[in-house]
Amino acid sequence: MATIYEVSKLVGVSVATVSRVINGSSRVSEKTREKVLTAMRTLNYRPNSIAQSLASNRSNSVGILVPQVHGPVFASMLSEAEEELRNAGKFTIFATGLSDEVKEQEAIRFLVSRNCDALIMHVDALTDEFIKEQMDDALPFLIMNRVVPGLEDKCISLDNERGGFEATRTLLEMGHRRIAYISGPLAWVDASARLEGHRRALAAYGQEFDERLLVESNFKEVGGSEAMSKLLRRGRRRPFSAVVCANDEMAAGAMDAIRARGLSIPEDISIVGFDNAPLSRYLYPKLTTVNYPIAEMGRMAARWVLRNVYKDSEAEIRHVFRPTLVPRGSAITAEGSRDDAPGN
Amino acid sequence: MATIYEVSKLVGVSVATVSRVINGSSRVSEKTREKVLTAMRTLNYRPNSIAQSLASNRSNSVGILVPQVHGPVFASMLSEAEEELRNAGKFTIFATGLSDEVKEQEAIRFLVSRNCDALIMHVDALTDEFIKEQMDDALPFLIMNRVVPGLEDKCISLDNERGGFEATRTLLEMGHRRIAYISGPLAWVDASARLEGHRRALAAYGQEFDERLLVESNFKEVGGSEAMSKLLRRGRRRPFSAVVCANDEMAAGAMDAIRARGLSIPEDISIVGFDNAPLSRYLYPKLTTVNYPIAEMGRMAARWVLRNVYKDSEAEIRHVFRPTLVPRGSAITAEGSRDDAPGN
DNA sequence: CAGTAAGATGTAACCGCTTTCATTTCGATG
DNA sequence: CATCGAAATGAAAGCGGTTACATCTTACTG
Repeated sequence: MATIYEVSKLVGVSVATVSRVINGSSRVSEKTREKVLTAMRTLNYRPNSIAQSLASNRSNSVGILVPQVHGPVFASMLSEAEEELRNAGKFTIFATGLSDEVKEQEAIRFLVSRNCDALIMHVDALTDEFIKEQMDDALPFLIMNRVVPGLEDKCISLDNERGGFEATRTLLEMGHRRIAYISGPLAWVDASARLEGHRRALAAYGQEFDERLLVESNFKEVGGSEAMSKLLRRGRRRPFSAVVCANDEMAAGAMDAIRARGLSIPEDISIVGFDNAPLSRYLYPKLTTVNYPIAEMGRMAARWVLRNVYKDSEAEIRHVFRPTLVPRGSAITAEGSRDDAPGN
Repeated sequence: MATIYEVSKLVGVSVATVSRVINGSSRVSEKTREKVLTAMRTLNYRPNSIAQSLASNRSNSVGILVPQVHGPVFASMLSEAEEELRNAGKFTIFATGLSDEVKEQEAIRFLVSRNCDALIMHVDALTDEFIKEQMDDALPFLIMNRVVPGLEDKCISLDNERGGFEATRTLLEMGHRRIAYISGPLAWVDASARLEGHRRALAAYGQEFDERLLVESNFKEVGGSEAMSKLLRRGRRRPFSAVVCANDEMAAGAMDAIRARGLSIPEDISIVGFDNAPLSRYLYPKLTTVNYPIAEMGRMAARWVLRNVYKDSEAEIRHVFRPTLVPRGSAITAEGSRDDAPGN
């Protein structure tokens, strides 16, 4: 690979001048610029970005830490962010943290040791304290899908409470009154916020929240299935005509359980999910769910970095995103449903 | 961040010695090694990997190029490879090529400019010629899911022909005789190899291949749906009792189309997919499909790099992976099905 | 046309580490 | 105790850029 020296020699200027045309950092006469560009082309020269990084103390790379890559949520976030960054000439280095505290810390250290200019982190296991204390000095960072008190301007998140509200409100507007809720682990902020929204919606429509219609589960398919079985077993007469699941995976499991019981969706039970994951379109019937604009959020994260770290963008940064309902086939009006039909 | 100089000063040795203990590259007396390690700890020193890269002409990072991140296939590949590499202390930089020739070339240049030590590429749009001519000298690289003639030892792929064979064989063993086939774009090697396997299976069971039972589609859900509609329209009496789809997404679409016609799965039509994508488990009924061991393949790619580039592994490299059938609910024996019932 | 400031270019130090080669240390040997 | 070779260590030259500062050109100005 050609170096900057060879270019400078070929043109007959100093390396500094070549460097200047590479970076546009300072004025170079049009004539020499042209000559340099030509030389670069004929030598097929490409700056060694490692050397650039070392000299400029800028790696031009941003680290992204996600719990895992599979899972539609992370994949979209990752790819959108990467594209935005690459368009700006930045590299994306990624690592997975597996929702494990030690691994997340390790991954951070790993990315830091690569001199990332910034970190975009989706961390589940790290405590607020760790983030506030350990991270603050190291390098610019952004937290995804989470609000760390005191660090709001470094967080990009979804208004989960509103999402929960919307999900339940939709069912209420459809005439449903007894609405079950399958929650994620309530220790997680997003899960509890979604439930909070659910409760607010019930209250807004004058419905009392019924503890017996709530099951706390684990955001997983099997968990959703078990939760639904539990709900269906709680009494001969099914005391609800609709259910909200705090994510689509659990909704998928719940649908299995409902069918296993001989009931149909949506005639016997309407169901609303959360996330609008790809799988929601493959379920049968297609799942009515709450859209999680994760792609946009990934893009926004990239813009935040571009703007705040590289001063490369004027983009307005939005920190809290708004979930919206995606109506599909799994929820219908209460009139159209066979409410209170005996369970299997 | 502390530098190697501060460490060397603190211990009272030269930077060369510190470097030696960092890399274990040459002998250092046990006593000094201990002292150096202690000093590194007290200064919380971490080698600047950028500087290491520049000096050693090794970036310790490998580039991975995938068409896109979403899509279960790429996500799994990516994350498995990343994990394997990270465990070996290597960084993973990724970029997406979007199955576009220009973008793929750009992405390669992008990764090369970052001095990746190796490239793992899943490229759709690049021609064999480009790969053979342009890439060969640049840096070590590995091609995923594709066999470039003459470069077999740099390719990791699935035995698609065998997969197609297995899918069809399964249905044949179940007693099906008239088996439709919805293919991917036959210009793509994997699509045509799968079809080839299908034909071989038919031949092996003494069945004639019927051109009218083949539709070429595009690997997408909507395409699968359209293809199935077309097949169902080809005559009053449905001339097939089962269908093989060259990937799961098309199978999902096909299932929709079958149901739209008022037929049921698997009673009226058995269906087998290909890939074992996550969605296949969410379909109803759950899809019988051919497993694509993509995670393993990603891991293997990482091992190839570790072994061939970093001389860091003794792992045996497998270049061609074997697909296996995953029986689920969407295919049943022909006896149990209502073969040749009139279409809707 | 001398004077001057802005513009263009060059010089060289430096970024933090690796690595070659030279030098020193050390234990074993005769 | 001098000798010798192996082991341990150090000195210094890069790796390929960036950038502060110095210097040289210009184009104006009066």
